[in-house]
Amino acid sequence: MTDYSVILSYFEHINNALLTEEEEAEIISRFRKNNYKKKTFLMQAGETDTPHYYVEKGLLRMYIIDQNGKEFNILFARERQWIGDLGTPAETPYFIDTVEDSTIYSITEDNFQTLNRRYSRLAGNIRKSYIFLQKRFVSILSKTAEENYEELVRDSPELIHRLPQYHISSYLGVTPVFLSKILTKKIKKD
Amino acid sequence: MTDYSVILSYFEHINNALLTEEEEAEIISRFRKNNYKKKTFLMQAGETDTPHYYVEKGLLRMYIIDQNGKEFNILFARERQWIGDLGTPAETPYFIDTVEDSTIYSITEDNFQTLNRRYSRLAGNIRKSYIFLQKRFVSILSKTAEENYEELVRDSPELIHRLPQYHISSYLGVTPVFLSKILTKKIKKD
DNA sequence: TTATTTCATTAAACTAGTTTATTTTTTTCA
DNA sequence: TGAAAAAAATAAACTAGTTTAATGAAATAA
Repeated sequence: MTDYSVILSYFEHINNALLTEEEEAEIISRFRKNNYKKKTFLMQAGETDTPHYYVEKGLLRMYIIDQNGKEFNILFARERQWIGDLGTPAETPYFIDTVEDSTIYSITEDNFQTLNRRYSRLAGNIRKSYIFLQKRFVSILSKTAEENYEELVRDSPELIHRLPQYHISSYLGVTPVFLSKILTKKIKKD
Repeated sequence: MTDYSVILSYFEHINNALLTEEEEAEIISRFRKNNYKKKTFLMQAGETDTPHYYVEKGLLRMYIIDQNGKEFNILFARERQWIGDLGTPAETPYFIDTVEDSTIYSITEDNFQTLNRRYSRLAGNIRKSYIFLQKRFVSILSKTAEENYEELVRDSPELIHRLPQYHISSYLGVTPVFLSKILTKKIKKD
């Protein structure tokens, strides 16, 4: 039998109280849980009615592919984080795939809205996402790639170790070649 | 007596129904309405517990000032649009001021949350803001300044006429000098 | 274990965008 | 209206970041 304890403890957390058995059953019924191998697609540009994802274990990335075929990483999600296209159910321009072997809960927009009515603090995570993205946007706009790399090391050191370098460069908005330059320069400094 | 019809009609819109007299009275009691001259500060970095703003008339901009004293425009708000730091009540890193003479409704975070419980579609605007910011982020990351300028002309032609050129360049993440180059190049093309 | 593929480094030529300074045009306001 | 201030244009030297290509190092799989 599938173990839903991780998602249930998330809802207990936002509910600020223990859940009844019925509440637990309802939550479980609205989520699906799956295991994915590394580099598996969960979502692809062009799909409609895409779900929201919550990570129990592993690491996901959301990205676009531009006119020239170049990938840009928008967002990563690790343990206990949400990811998905908030534009759902409209056609999505984003891809999501696994960077590591992962255990993922998914929930449709309809089910998400239903739970949102009962657990209103669920919407707080959208506001938090907005604040996070705005910070990131300001950084990319106003700082050099080197400063942005240092900020990432400071704020999310574990990501640095779990991601290949070319995913980090794409997240910072520069080429792998340029990130490599930054890194060798930093090593020489020390 | 102050005319609150614009904010009331916004709530009627998200409520999908006419408002009772009591509902109208409650909404009015939670907002303040003010007129501001061009180039007036509404909000400054360092302030806490900053309000949300809704524009009846005029044009606002939200921006940061970086370590080097350079301004970066994050967002504009024109008629019938919201603007504010969603990180409130925490200390804000942003400035908001008027670009034109403006008529503005403001509401505290507490009052916003209260109305949010009764008018749950109010939160939908945060989600919309997120989607808008994400699109903008992707554009800045993956496109050239020239492409971003053309996108702005296409999506918000009226902004081009209401904003001085140096505010547009700051919104696109480039210097006024470079935007000027882009524009003269475009004129020569035609 | 070795062969193959994927990833990171280095180098060199290039380009998008910056900086600083000067001039011209437009706006403001007394 | 005319003087002063603010905004836009132009030019030239510069720099952050790209592109392409070649080489070396790790990871993966057979």
